[in-house]
Amino acid sequence: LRLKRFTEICLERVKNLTPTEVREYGKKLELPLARIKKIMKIDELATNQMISSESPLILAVAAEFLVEEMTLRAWIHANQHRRKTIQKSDVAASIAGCEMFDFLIDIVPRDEPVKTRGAS
Amino acid sequence: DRGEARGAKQGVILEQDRFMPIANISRIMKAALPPQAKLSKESKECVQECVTEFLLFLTSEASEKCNTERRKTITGDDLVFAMEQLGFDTYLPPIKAFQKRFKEANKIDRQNLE
Amino acid sequence: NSMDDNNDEEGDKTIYVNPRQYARILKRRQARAKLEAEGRLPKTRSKYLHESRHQHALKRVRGEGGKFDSFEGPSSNKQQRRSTSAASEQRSNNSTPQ
DNA sequence: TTCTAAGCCAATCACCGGTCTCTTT
DNA sequence: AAAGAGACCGGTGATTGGCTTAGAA
Repeated sequence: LRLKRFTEICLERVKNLTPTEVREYGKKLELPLARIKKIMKIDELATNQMISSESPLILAVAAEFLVEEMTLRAWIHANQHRRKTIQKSDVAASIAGCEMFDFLIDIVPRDEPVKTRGAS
Repeated sequence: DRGEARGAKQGVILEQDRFMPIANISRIMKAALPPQAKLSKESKECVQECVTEFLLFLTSEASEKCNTERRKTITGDDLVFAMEQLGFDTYLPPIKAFQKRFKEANKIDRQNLE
Repeated sequence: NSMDDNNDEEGDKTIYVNPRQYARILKRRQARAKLEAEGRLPKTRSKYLHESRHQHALKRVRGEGGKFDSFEGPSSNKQQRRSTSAASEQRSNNSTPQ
């Protein structure tokens, strides 16, 4: 399974966009911008600040990437255990296996003992 | 007493306001997977919570920087900068590209309206 | 660059995290703790989010396999309108059932 | 093997996005 | 002058559970 191709694919999805197509891409985003803004407002400081209209858009795109990458890594872990259903433990493993996901350390309980053996 | 009433009292934050819709999360996950893959309910809820933390993680970073620089609006540039600071380097090229095109599009239909 | 992944003083596991995220992780942890202290975060998930949608799901026509189906059953039987005279108005408040 | 739990349907209604006015930067 | 907050509104897709059986155990 080709895994690190992921980042390149993300780039390809955005790099050739005419200004007209940006609107379409904005519409195609899965995550509702209104709720992203609402979640931002949970932050203590941000509640008293204003939020530019592009901020939720940026976060929507970024969050979509995050979910895709996390899911893909989780799927790899599920496959290593010969499973076709992604479990929470797979998501936890994908988080543990990537330094970029360290910020989720409190969100997902780290009780997975499975150590990733050194791949070739 | 303005300092107290400002940030203190708000109600309980309910699930609809703390998480992205589960169906949307599920769809994004499915799209990234081969069709024979299945998703447990727990895994979906887990990713759902991860997304919220991700949003607040970046927002917190950007928000604090705005505060110290005495600006009162969190801009897209602030969030991009936060992503750089926090090590989300791989997302940056597509994000920056998107932001650039978005600004151009805004510029264009601003001119068209005049 | 090291941190224990447990905020209690029990402190045994210290693990190393991304140094670029370390400071922010700590601040976010504080923010969540404060939010929790103010009692703003439900700690358990409810079975459903909206009472009205829950009731709607229960009332919907189902096919043989338990799936939702279109308004009327395909085979025998005529449609029978059940005008639910459920008089009582549910407060649309969200109680956590579980 | 046993038996838990994910996918499957689509109708209502809470919520999203668009628009307006008013406030802030 | 430019841009966001907040209120309002109308259209719409997320929410939702019982049965089957894939598949976790």
